[in-house]
Amino acid sequence: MKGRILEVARRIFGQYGFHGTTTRMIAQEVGIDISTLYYHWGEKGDLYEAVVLDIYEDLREQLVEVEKRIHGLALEKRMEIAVEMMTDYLFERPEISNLTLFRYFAKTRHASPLDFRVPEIMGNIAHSMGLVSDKKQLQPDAKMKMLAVMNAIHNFVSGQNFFLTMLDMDEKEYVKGVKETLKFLIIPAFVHNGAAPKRA
Amino acid sequence: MKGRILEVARRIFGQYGFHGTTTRMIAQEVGIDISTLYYHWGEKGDLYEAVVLDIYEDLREQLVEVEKRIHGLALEKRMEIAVEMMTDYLFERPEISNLTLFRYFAKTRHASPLDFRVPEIMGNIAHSMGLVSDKKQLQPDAKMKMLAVMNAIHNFVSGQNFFLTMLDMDEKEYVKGVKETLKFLIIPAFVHNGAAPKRA
DNA sequence: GAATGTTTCCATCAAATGATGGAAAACTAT
DNA sequence: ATAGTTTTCCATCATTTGATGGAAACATTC
Repeated sequence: MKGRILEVARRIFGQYGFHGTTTRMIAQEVGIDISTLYYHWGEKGDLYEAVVLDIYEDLREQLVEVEKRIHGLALEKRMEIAVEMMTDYLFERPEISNLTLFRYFAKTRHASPLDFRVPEIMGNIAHSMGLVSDKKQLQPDAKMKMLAVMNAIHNFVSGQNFFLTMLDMDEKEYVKGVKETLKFLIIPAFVHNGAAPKRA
Repeated sequence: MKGRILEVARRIFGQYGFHGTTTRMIAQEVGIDISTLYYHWGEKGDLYEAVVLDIYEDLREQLVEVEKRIHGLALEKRMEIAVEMMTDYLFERPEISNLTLFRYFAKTRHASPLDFRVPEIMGNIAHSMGLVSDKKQLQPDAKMKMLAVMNAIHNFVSGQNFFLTMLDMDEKEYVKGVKETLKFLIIPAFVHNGAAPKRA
């Protein structure tokens, strides 16, 4: 039951944000009484925290998968595949992108339950893209580049419904267009700028 | 009074989002009674709508300024200046970026007052970057590129507080790093890919 | 100054929201 | 089958939130 609640909470928090989500919405979606929700998860903020940690763990695991897949390939190929894989993955779980973006800037009205530490994944991202050989040594400027790359993907995933309408595309076209756009933007920067360190 | 309320509402909605913002928060910040707020602006959703339209108008005007400034320059120079100007502008008005991002994916719990039409500014963006000569002719793939560029800026602006901590930087370093990262990412894509159409 | 219109506030409402106590139901172990 | 434990629900609470009516205060016009 606890896991079912977490699963539903994840989706709803991802769509409506912390304040836009009521505990009753979650309970109703799961098909339980609201006190059952409190029985299993305690306060709303606790549940939200669990959700955020959950998505970060998912993201970390996926980055590991990406890395396995691109290991040993040429830089450009590595980036192409990384972008494809991350994009596909996130499109299937838009709440990850939404919750990530909410986390960057959405404030809450009370002592923030949201200021908990989240695992550092910048190094994982860089490593999974094959841009560093040692995850522990990432410089701030490289971190910013990683942020820009990941956020570019998150944005297209999160904004899908909005942008589909704006661009007058269907979903398939959109996903295809997203991938092309991301590669258009990202690959020249890293490949042509000679920004990638030599692999050990 | 009406304008004062709008100004304050803009900031608070930008930080807390629609559901995270209460009408009392706004009234208190302005220093008025809550019914005064309702007297001038009607329902909460109406005020939010006015705020969103307000920021879009601001953004449009700034894009016009950018265009004036870069007119006639070489592509690379145009993009550098456009990125600098837009970044500076948005850092002074983070609510624009926040509200824009909220709009892409944050759902509301009732018949959405948020689904109103907003002026189309993709053409303005492309034009202001000097990437098309006719704003009316933007193809979907070009629009996606514009989106990616603008969203990259919005993300760094919106995420400032979060990223400052993550990256262990002070504000000045951060802004500088943002500009460098954006140029690092954006310029190669457009300049080296030969993606920019010839200027008429 | 009076009449009229506008703005502001106080007091309040209905509904919503986060949350809980206690009892019943379900489950588990012997 | 019984006892003990866990889970679920109903009923409810305190507080918050969006919103309003009416009166007072203020501003404008003649």
